[in-house]
Amino acid sequence: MYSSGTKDIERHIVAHLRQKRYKLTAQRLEIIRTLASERSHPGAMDIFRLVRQRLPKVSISTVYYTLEMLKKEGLIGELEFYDRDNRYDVNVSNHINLICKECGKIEDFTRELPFSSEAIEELTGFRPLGMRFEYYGYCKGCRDRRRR
Amino acid sequence: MYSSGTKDIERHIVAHLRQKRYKLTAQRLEIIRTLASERSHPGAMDIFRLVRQRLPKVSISTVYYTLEMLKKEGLIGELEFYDRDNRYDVNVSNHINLICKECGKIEDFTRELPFSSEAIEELTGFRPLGMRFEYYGYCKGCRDRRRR
DNA sequence: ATGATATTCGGAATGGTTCCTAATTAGTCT
DNA sequence: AGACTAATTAGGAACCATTCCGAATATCAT
Repeated sequence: MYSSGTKDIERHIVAHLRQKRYKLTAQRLEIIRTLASERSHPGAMDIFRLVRQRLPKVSISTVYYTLEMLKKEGLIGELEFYDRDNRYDVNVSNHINLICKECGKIEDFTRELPFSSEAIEELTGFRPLGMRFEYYGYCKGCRDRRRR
Repeated sequence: MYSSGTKDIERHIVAHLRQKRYKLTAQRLEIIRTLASERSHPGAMDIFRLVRQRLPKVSISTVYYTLEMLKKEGLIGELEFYDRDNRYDVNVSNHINLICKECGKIEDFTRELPFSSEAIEELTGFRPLGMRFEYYGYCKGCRDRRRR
């Protein structure tokens, strides 16, 4: 699945869009390629800058429009922040994100999660549809740099 | 602790501030009272509106300034959202928030959590300092309303 | 090739939060 | 009680990533 390579992810997304009769524009294909190869949870502006290297006339609106569409199709996940850029990820599985307060890097920590949606609903009546688990702290690199 | 009443929380916060030599203004005391009694994770604007009922001249800047100070003192927690008001909570323990997509209500779900900070650091080298666990879905009320 | 419709682009608008400055006030000291 | 001083307040401007808008363009089905 997500251990698969860049090309596989790209193909998977493109196939999905083709099947749903979305138009495969040059902008769209570049955005998808960028998402598939950048596993660092890029923000819209990161994607914009990367795509612009190949398509100098692309607009940031197009990036947002495409990300919104991919999100609606369930092909990417969005991590929303109020005080920094939102970040995007082709890993749409449930997992914990480890977010570095120093360098902003986001790592995935994929493990069995504590409470199933069913357990939550049984206990509280609340019906979970999505989740977001995050730890904030220092990544290995920044931790070691601070320690010195 | 957090099963304690409104008055206890209020007293606890005020005592902490007095000890740290913060000025106990009327605005500040009202904001604290509001936070202690509103357990619904109010936003800055909610607090502003409530406080203004008693202090009609209070400004929203003051609310933000005070919330920031209380946060720095570790007396309240802040839940930040990019697409809605940030929300504040006198419950500063680690817990899962259940956030209703329909009515915006936020409930606490306080249980043993899956991975300790120590376990995370051992496994990944990432040093967690804070966390944020959320489920998004429908609260009991909204779930039942939709079901009908 | 044509037509219908989705997509793109650029710029304007949005809105919760932060920033700025001058005026005010709580707490302290005498 | 009065004066001092540093923190706090009020009000408004600024911020800025994201969303919205309308007109131009390009994709795909036919």
